[in-house]
Amino acid sequence: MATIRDVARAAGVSIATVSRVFNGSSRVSQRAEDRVWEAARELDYWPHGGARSLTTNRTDALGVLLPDIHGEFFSEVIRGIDQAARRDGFHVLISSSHADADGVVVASRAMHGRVDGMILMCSDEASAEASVQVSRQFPLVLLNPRSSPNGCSSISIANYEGAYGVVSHLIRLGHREVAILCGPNGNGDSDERVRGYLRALADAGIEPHPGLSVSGDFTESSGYRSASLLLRHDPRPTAVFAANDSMAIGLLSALGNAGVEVPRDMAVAGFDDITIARYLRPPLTTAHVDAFELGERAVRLLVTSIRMPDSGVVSHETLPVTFVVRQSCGSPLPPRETMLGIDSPGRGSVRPGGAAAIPTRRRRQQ
Amino acid sequence: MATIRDVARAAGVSIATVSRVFNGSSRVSQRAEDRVWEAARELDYWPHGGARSLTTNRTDALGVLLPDIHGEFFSEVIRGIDQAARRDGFHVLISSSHADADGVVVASRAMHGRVDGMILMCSDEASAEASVQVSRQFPLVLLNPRSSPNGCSSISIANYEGAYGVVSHLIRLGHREVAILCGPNGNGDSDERVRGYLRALADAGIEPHPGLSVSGDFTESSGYRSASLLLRHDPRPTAVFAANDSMAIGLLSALGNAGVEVPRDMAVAGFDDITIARYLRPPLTTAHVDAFELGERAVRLLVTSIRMPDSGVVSHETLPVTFVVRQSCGSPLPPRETMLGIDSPGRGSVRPGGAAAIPTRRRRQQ
DNA sequence: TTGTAAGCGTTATCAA
DNA sequence: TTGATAACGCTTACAA
Repeated sequence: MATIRDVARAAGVSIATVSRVFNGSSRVSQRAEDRVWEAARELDYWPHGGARSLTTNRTDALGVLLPDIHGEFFSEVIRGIDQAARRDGFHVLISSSHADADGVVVASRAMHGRVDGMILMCSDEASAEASVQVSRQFPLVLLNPRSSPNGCSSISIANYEGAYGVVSHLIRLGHREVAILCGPNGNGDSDERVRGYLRALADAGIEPHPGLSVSGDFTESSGYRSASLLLRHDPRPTAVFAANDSMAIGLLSALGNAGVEVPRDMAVAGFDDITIARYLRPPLTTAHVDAFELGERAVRLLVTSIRMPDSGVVSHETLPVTFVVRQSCGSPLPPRETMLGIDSPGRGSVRPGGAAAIPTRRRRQQ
Repeated sequence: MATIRDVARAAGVSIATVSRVFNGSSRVSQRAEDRVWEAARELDYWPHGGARSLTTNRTDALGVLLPDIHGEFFSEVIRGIDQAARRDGFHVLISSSHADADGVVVASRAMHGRVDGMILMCSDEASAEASVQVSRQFPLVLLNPRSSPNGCSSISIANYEGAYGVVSHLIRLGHREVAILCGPNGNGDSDERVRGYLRALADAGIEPHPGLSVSGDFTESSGYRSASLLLRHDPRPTAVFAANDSMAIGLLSALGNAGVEVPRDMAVAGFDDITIARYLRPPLTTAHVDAFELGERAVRLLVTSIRMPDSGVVSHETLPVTFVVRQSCGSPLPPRETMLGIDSPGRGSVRPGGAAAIPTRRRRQQ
């Protein structure tokens, strides 16, 4: 590939002029500019990003470190990150499947000099400390961190509030024996959703039954397997809150095979509102999480702290969750595709935990 | 952040020695090495990737350009790429949502000097020419290209063979009015699947009925919407081959709402075998595509052509597809989770263009 | 075994 | 408006 020197020679100007043309940094005579473009076109020249970043001290790239997650949520977060980054003129350097804190630190080191900042999604406790390390290297935004951290911005899902909303709904429908299908042990999202579940029970004066808390791992198959446990339990739960939609899907499948009809024999609710949730039979009542927006907002936070360094502003945002009533809980509502457009708050008025109030939004229906 | 000079000073050695220690490139006295590590640790030093790549002329990064695709397939391909890349010591620079050829060229230019090679997934015709451009910049691997290209390696899904297998199965079950739910217009995957469908019909002496070809766009909602068209058609199709699982899901949902029972009233088959396919009710018969492996193999091809440049070897691989019989087509088999383990070849021995021979499987009922 | 110094392809400073 | 030239942080001959 041609370098700036080749172009300068071909155009009969100095490399400084070529650089100016490509950066629009200062005035260049029309004649020189034309010749530079011409030469560049002919030589198929394009500035070498790596070399450029050495002098500018910017890489125009964002690093993204994700844990080993699958599926739609993952893909939507990345899409959100990618599109927002591109809009702001940044590349995205991605690295997933980081299980432990060590892996995170190693990966972040490897990105030194390649990115201007980093988005880190650490689902478990261990990585939290790693983030302290990382944040000394460059601006850092935590995605859905387990605990609110040290000197960096973060954005979290309103897990607690969402779960509280879903479970309260089940209770309002008359259910007392409400089971929960938990996510992986130690997973922050799962823990918060469990907390919301417990609080909703407590607020309704219902004693949580330990046997009604079944452990899963956010996969369909764990949801599938949980069915036998739930059905064997005495008293048999009349409703199940799955900590994510994937598990709810597995559960629905198993219940179907066992001849248990949903919602007649058992109500089922999920969390996330992945695309297919509305196409299940019955369509799944769940808490909608906008993964794309999660990624977008993380980028926005990061770009802000990159653009104004040592402004010292760290913000902790919460991505609200919207409650979506479909038919898997026996709600009286008719099925409708448009449901998702209706932003019924999954919390807000819902107590306690002091969630962000969702502005200008009425909810509807109970 | 500390630079190599800081470390050299602190350790009382030259920068060359520090470099040697970090690269293990040539012998360094134990004493010097210890002092370098010590100093590096103290200063929290790590080599600047960008600067390093300027001299080594390697970036240790792979670029990935994807079209605007969603969902699980997307995420699995990326996971496969990411993991394989990391295993080979490469970073992954990703950029998605590239609709047109221009976008591809621009994005690839922006990656100049940041990556050692690129994986390009171009679903439509337009991008094919762009790949010619790109391949002059650095080694290029095409992911699932529409047409076999010029000087670069590629890996494709056995779309034609998979579709042939699925549709042949439907025909063997006794169906004559087999509809197809197509993907987006001009999409290579879709076109190949349609071709397999048509060929299977032709081989069975069935005249394809234009009204039984419904256009969709690979989304659940397009599958959902297609139902009314299909049900209205006279004669009503007894089987539908959806060109991907997402559309099949939408279709199943709509059929359920319309009171059409699957497979009794209508057989439905999909393509891709996304995770939830087996958890649908009824579980979906489909062609399994290993998206993760697709990504992995693309990386392997790319790394090969990076490591041995001008070896001139370009290989065109095909990722086989395996046919998975579940219950949505009225197969006699009992449901089983293990189904996927049975690797029935998606092509190879199978005729012509090779439909999957389904070993040890009787059919029953149409 | 070590250090000096010449790049790598840019941008930025400073004179001209 | 231009062109030399000194960085940027590193690797790698080449010499010592």
